[in-house]
Amino acid sequence: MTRKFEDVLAQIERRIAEDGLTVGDRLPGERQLAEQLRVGRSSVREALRVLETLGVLSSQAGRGPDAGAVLTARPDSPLTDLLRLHLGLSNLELSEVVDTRLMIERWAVARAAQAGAGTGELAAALARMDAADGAEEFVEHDTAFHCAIAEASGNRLIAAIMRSLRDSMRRYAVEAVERLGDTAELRADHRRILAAIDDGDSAEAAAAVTDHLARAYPGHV
Amino acid sequence: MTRKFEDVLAQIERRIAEDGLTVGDRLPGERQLAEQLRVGRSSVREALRVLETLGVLSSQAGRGPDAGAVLTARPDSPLTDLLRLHLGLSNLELSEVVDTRLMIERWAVARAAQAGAGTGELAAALARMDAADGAEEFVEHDTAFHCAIAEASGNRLIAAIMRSLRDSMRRYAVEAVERLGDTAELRADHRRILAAIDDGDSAEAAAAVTDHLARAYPGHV
DNA sequence: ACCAGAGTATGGTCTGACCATATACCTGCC
DNA sequence: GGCAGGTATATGGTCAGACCATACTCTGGT
Repeated sequence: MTRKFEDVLAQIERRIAEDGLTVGDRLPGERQLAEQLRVGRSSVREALRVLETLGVLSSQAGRGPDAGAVLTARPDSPLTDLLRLHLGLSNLELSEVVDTRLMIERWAVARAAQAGAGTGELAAALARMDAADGAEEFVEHDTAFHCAIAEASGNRLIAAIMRSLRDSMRRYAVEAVERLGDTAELRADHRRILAAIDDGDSAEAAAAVTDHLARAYPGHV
Repeated sequence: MTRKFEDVLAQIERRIAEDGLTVGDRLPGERQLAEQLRVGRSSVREALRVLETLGVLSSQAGRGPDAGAVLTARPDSPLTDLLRLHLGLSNLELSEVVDTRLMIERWAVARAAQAGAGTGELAAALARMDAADGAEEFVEHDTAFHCAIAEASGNRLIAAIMRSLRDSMRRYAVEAVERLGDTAELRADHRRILAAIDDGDSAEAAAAVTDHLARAYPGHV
């Protein structure tokens, strides 16, 4: 027995595909959808909640062009929620997350080196790390640095996964920095990575990232 | 203004963490949860729907030990849904998905070669591909082959991402095989990959995978 | 022309009811 | 005593209707 809201979900998805709806377009109101699909409003709401959870729409109350269910593109929050929950339930080990991060980062930094782009943002994040006061603040800019590398690869899927990985590891990253005590070596690593990207030397960039993560998460790699 | 169901969501998550709940454990019934948290049943239901969407629980009607909301570990379906929807909305390009797949597969095959495990399953999938009749059937076993490599890497997160990537690309994979016409070269590629894993030669394995995907998706890599 | 207040469409929430399903329990027969 | 079948019950699934909060839109007065 398929539940009604799954049916509604499928119909909405079909509609998106057939009508070629895209980001920014609006869905009919909940009451209207319920009437069209011959279901109760609660079933429609559960379907919309699923779509919202998956980051494809966002609901706004009120009236006017911005109100209602609007299609969006937020793949980050579902990925982050997914990782956080499955880590919490011990369906995943932290080492698997760290491993995945290493894989992505090596790949992304090599791509970034080939493209030779976005080094301005990287340098800015680096400067903020130098000025950071405390582990939390350091990790914040460290995250920005590493995510900027993923963005620079030009692959939005990889960048989204990277952001979510970092988000879900945030707590452990802060602990790792506190355990190290001094961030000088980490900052030196970052400079080495940035230099390699600037030189377009993808092999050196990948090696630099590998060394960096081995230092930050000893035993995991 | 945070919505009630988000509040409920946070409380349930907190409860999971504090009580150390894990896969197989049950949550209280919807009515009971609603009463405990002082909200309507619909708010509870929306929260549970979100958790179900994220692959963390599954609901069963009826009575007895298996009924109610049971914690589970299904990270695949949310990832698949996520990719499918965002591809459908053109938030992602197919080339980004293919790229990501190449990254994962190169990494996983190198790991598998180092571990030298799971080759039995790979050989079985290979045999089924030889016997396959039609592109659809071929792709099915091809997917099994490539996913088995990811499983063999020992990283569940990577394996889950791989399965979802393949699922969401399924349609395009069938098209690609039909376009090629003959699967002999693809099957030879697979044998080369398997041989490299058996030899524990991770560099050759990664090269074999790269060549293979370049053949299957020309222009994308 | 502008501003304030009423009107209204929208999502958010609650209540109570009923249905479907699957187990637990009880009853009666052997 | 044990087993078969029916009944009670707990659980999720669905609906209808009501009400609230919000934010735009329109109207009317100045």
